Amino acid sequence: MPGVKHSRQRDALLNNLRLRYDHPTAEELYMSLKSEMPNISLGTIYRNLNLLSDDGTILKISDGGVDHFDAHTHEHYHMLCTECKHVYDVDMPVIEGLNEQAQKYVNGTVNAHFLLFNGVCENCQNKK
Amino acid sequence: MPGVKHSRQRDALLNNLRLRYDHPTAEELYMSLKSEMPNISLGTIYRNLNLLSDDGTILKISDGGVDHFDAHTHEHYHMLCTECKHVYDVDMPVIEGLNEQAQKYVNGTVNAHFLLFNGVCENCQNKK
DNA sequence: AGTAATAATGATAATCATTACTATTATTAT
DNA sequence: ATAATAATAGTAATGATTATCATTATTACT
Repeated sequence: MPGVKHSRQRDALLNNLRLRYDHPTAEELYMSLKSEMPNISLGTIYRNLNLLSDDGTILKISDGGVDHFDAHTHEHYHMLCTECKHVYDVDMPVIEGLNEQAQKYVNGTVNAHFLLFNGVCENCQNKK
Repeated sequence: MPGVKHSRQRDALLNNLRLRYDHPTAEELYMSLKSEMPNISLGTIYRNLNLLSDDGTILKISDGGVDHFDAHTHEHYHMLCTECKHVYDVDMPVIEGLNEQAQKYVNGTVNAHFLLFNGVCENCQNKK
């Protein structure tokens, strides 16, 4: 790829993200990577998260608060706990043909869809 | 309602939002309201948008960029144009029983879902 | 109606996630 | 090796949103 160079930092970021299932924020990834790379910069995290999510290597989850990231890019859905703001996977079957269905109701082109459930997670329920 | 008082500003905000279908941002509502209420403050807009969306009177649409608002609270979906960042209604039938379906795959309680399509709107397509 | 209680406002400062800038360092091509 | 240039660390800037606080508006009570 012309104009793109390897970097240890980007490799470490992607590796770290691929090993986890907790949809971390940029800040959380920064904390985690600092143990193996004490000099890594938060700007580097953001720059690479944007690179990787722009080319589809990872997923950016936006729910109105802080962005979360996911390296598991098979199509799947998420739930945001409105109490603790954690993001969970919802491993239900994907809805087939949904983009095509929406296409009928839209002037323009539908390319993707994002389905986010809101709720309260088990942990937060037990706290009451 | 104890602890809540009427305000001309909140009425004007809700009125304004109910008359439009363009999913304005806080800033856009501010601009629009300033013509009838030149002294209204941006903080007042935000404070009331939060009040109204917290109690379900209006809808907050978060797509990772600036928040958009919608006073038409019947359940429906949206499309974000990834070029111009405008939000459009997608008036397709709502997916019945989706929360209940997701519930089976989640520890905790599912309360709602938000479905956001991404695409390119007619306007932006014609610009190429 | 008049007054007390208090919620809401306008103006402005503060916060916080994210992006931009810049001199230096690391990676790749020649 | 060396030159070219992409990426980094560190830090400053941005921009949306929230907090603060003295003043004003709304409601409750006599």
